[in-house]
Amino acid sequence: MSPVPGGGQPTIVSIARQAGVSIASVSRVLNGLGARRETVERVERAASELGYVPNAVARSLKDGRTRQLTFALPDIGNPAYLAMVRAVQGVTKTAGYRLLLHSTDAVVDDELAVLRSLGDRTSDGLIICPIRITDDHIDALTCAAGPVVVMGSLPSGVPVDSVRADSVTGAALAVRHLHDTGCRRIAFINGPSDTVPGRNREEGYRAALAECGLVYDDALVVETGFGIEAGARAAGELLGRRPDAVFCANDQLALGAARALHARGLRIPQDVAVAGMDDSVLARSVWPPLTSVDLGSTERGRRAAELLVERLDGTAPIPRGTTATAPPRLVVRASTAPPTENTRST
Amino acid sequence: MSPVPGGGQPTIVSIARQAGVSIASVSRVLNGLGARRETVERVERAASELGYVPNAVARSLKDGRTRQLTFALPDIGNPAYLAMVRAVQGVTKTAGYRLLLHSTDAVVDDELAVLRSLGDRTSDGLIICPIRITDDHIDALTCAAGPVVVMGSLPSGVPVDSVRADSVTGAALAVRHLHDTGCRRIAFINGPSDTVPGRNREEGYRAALAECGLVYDDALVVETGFGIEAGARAAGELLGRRPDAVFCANDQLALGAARALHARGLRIPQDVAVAGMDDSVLARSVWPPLTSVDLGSTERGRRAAELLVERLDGTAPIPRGTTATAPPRLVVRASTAPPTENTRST
DNA sequence: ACCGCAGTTGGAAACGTTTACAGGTGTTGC
DNA sequence: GCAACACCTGTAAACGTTTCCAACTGCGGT
Repeated sequence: MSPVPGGGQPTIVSIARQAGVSIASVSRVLNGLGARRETVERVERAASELGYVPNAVARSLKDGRTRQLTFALPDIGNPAYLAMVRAVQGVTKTAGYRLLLHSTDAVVDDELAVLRSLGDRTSDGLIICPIRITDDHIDALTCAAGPVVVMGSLPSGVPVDSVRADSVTGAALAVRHLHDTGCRRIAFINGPSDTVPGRNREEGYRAALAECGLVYDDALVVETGFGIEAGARAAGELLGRRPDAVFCANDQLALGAARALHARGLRIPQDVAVAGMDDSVLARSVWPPLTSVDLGSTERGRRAAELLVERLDGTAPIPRGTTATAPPRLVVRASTAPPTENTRST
Repeated sequence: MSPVPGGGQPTIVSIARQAGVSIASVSRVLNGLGARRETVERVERAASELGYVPNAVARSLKDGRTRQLTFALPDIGNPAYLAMVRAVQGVTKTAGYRLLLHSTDAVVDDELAVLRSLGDRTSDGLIICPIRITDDHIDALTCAAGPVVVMGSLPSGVPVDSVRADSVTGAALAVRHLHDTGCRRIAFINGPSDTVPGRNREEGYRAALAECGLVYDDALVVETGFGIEAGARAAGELLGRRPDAVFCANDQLALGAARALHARGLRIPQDVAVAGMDDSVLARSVWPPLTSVDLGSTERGRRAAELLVERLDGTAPIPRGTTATAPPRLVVRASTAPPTENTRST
């Protein structure tokens, strides 16, 4: 911890000088390779006297790896990603990688830039959550300069690893549950249907309706944004249609819907049941706690990070284009299904 | 985008060969320094043919900066930090820095390790949110190998920049507000009082009580953890004391408390008012929306990042040990202050 | 006395950049 | 027609490591 004479940080050169050995010996000692007893002592003493810390940049340049991983996602500020970020960070940390976070703000060009920036060797690998997948994405992915794991669904044939949620099944789970608890007029508040999640959730909604013998009714479906305010507005519109349940494409929409219901004095779930998706921290926090579909954020984050790390540490070769799917899980809470009554009528 | 002959990534050497010029010329062209018309064209053509991306590691080694900043915080998964992370990320992104996120898990040794790791030159600067500040922290901070901004209060005299919240004043704001709306038995659910936030919030609570002419009553105060469950449990204990308001040291505690109240059929705020702190995304999401004290997370994140960037880009020299304080702001929502009754001032 | 060998060591090259410096060209002014 | 000069270019060093290779030491075996 003593101030360094030469001005800058101590390097192996300073140590070599102080210990009276060559830089090669310093490097060897510091890396635990063979050396004479005395050499080891001299070097270690010099290193600790000078407060030496190895320069990670130089090391990276030499051996071509930074031990950094990039996680690119649309918006760090969105609670829906919290669990995922935490899971990714947990894995990278224990695997000895640092985590670079990159907010793409859901801008396609920014996503592509991240993909290309793999070439600058700043990080050894990338996990990316594209909000939608264009042909440009596919191009950029296939010729990426390093390993990439995509969070989301890729057309088959693209030789890139991916981890996906099954939101079709997930949405269906929720709708079926609502039906099981007696709901028959199940409204649907969806996000933009030109996004992958939007499309899938709609598909699951339709499928479950059909399976339950309910008819799809345009008047009960609203497509809007993905935020709380959008949910509140949409619920307001829908209430004229007298739904007995509102299924929302994510928790934020569901919270907005719940607020609109509260504001009109409707009870949840007695008057209108509410269910969301993502099972974010929000679902557990509110009153009544929100029934939601856990799309496996934590598991997907973990799997994606593990996949990347395995590929990098490359012990067992993984086939390019490995895909993992996290099964959805319905988490029933008080916003649906009053435990006693269960055949309701409108 | 063509495959590279030599196997690896293209470098300025590949370009130089392909363009028939020296690597110096390549470097100059790529950095926009002077060169003959034809040279520029040849180099640029070669670069784009080969799909050249400059190696950031090599560049960092050369000029001693990585254009990376580290943000170390106790827990990425905590919604209270969301706004801050977003703000930091926003600033770093526009300033052209990448953001390294490091979760310390509130472990002191981990925090110290981060501080020391500044010496490895992995990032140019550090923003750190220590959960508490030990003498070891002070030592590590004063001899840190690069610029650091601390989120939180530092003993004066430590020559390190910091950005602090004024949670003493913030807590007082909330308590005074509760008093203004007619509450007289104001309970307090606090986090661990051996943390800086815990201590400060207690101080603010006491000060405001005194100012309002209320006496501090041990029986109305619970010290517990910082999570939702802790809040619910604490509120359960407190209800026997018949408070007419519960002031919580953060939003999570407040949500827990609100849940406990709901579960016992008590109305918010008619029977018991509830207020929290942090004004996290949670406060806006729940029903009833939660009165909370915005401690300026966004502003602190922004200020901290700006401070760091300014120091690094070093145009205007900033005195070491600069301190910024973000003023707290009371955000009144429906969980307090039934709109009819009032003698309010805030 | 010599060879081979294991154990250590130092010199030097390499990773991919940037940049100081010197050398080369062509142009201008006399 | 020649000096001075601007301009452009290439060589080489540097950043801080790791690692290949050759050299040196001391040793035991022949």
